[in-house]
Amino acid sequence: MNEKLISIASWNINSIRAHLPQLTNWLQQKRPDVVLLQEIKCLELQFPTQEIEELGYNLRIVGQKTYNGVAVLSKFPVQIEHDKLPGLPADDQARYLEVIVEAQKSVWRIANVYVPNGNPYPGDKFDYKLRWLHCLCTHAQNILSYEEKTIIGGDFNIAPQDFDVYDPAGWQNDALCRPESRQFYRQLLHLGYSDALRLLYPKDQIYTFWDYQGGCWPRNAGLRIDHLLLSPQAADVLKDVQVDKYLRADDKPSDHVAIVGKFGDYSNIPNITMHSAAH
DNA sequence: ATGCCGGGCGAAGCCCGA
Repeated sequence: MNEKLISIASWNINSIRAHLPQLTNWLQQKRPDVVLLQEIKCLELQFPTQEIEELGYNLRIVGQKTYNGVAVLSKFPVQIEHDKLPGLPADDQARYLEVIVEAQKSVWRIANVYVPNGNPYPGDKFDYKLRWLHCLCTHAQNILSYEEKTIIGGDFNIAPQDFDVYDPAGWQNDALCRPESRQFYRQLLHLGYSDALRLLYPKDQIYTFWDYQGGCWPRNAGLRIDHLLLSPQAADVLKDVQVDKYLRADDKPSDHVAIVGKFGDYSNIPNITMHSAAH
């Protein structure tokens, strides 16, 4: 049978105005149903709304001048649940946007996160990152109890394991690799979220970010810091994950590439035989 | 220890990112 899949992607675009051609080309080629963007680096009124809407997307934007900023593009009806991270009401940085997407057959809760970078370690920025992650874990636990198809996706600014880093020794005191940061990532997994990429590719070295500096891209000096975390109900219908590495070779690329998850309507487990005394 | 590269801002050079 040919099941229609829903595709849900995340991409740190590193300024939507600077990288709009790369984004629109990709949208036209891949036609993802839902896209989580981070680092749009603009106010809502500066967002290229018309160009995106013309491609068939509904838009929800949490903007900020110059820095940060997140947006959700959706081919399906979408409504905002939270435009700030619950627990951090005074946060003046645009880093969180949680929406409900009503797809044809299923409803999805999708949280778009741009976790603070946290460098340098130690320092105030690192402390802010840990506070932010603490609140994210608390909220992630709350929404898990809804037992919905939920995705927490975005730029986590955490490389979960040394294997996700081209030079672990050189990065061991970076905020992206510090044990304190990684502990919060594991906490999300322990709550019951699954790392979508690792569900399907448990042993492959796959990066999502290559710094512009130092020839990182040509020598494949990358990190895996962009993730899709899935509630059990979402993980159960995960069909495919792709990291669009080719994007990093474009002219004028973002320094991140997109990660795309594809989901079906039915569990991946074709048959569950229950032990029963009834026969 | 710092810069590398690249974007924003704004019109030079600094702040920020990862």
